[in-house]
Amino acid sequence: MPELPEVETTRRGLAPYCCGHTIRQLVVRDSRLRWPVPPELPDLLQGQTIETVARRGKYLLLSTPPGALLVHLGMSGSLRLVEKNEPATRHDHIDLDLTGSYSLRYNDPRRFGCFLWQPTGDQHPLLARLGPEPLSDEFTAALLFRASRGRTAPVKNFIMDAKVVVGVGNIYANEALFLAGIHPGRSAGRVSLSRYERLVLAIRQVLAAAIEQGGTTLRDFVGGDGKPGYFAQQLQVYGRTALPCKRCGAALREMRISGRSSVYCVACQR
DNA sequence: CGCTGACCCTGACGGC
DNA sequence: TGCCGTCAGGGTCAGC
Repeated sequence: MPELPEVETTRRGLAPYCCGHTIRQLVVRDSRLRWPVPPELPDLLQGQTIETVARRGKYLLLSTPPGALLVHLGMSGSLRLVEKNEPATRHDHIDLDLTGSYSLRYNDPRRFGCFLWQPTGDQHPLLARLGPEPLSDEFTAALLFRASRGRTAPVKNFIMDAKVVVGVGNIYANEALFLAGIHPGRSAGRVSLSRYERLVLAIRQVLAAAIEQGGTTLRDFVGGDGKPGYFAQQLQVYGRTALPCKRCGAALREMRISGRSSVYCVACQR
């Protein structure tokens, strides 16, 4: 479900209800996530006050004085605010009971997400080697160009590599490559600097627009405030295999690149 | 070091 | 109606 815009939408929805609130209790109903929820996590969080809700790539960081709760939503996870009396249903694995009338509820059918602890002053290993944020000034064409020289893997894999740049998942990789006119299967090392300039702009544009729209709703994504995202209506290629290209009318094609579906226009993307 | 594919898990959907 | 194969927005890891 969540790529960077969905995680950012969740962050914005939750932050006002979390910041300044104290954690009464962490209720773990099922600890079997991507990595097991640390048994000591409830004790570490109990009684702590959430100071900020930040995002790094697709990770959410709920910071308290002794450390931060590190949350990843995986493929199917969601975090939403619920009233205390709302009964837990299927796949509601974790509740973060806050002071006041709300709890944060984590639901994740596939359990690819994680709840981990990062002590203040330490950097969790999962965050150690991440590339720049795509909406920051550090994300430049020069960086992509330099990092891609000699790389033979498809450019689509390259921009989806979190060590290169964080937050670009399958949907937005497809969309950005279409906007930039670059074929997803082209070797990263054979993309010119000027085309990386276009790609950087395209990635920024598509992510910013998706955040603006509250994310992309596919299946049942809802942001922290329970509202759906509307970006799906603006998708140019993702999910449109065999439909006409919105730019030239040719039928969009699909290929699998490292197991992920890639949709592109053979006329507009080279 | 770079690259590919297997794997983690549940649910939805299409074909028979 | 049910069964089976395929696919899904994430990421790590082993093996070449």
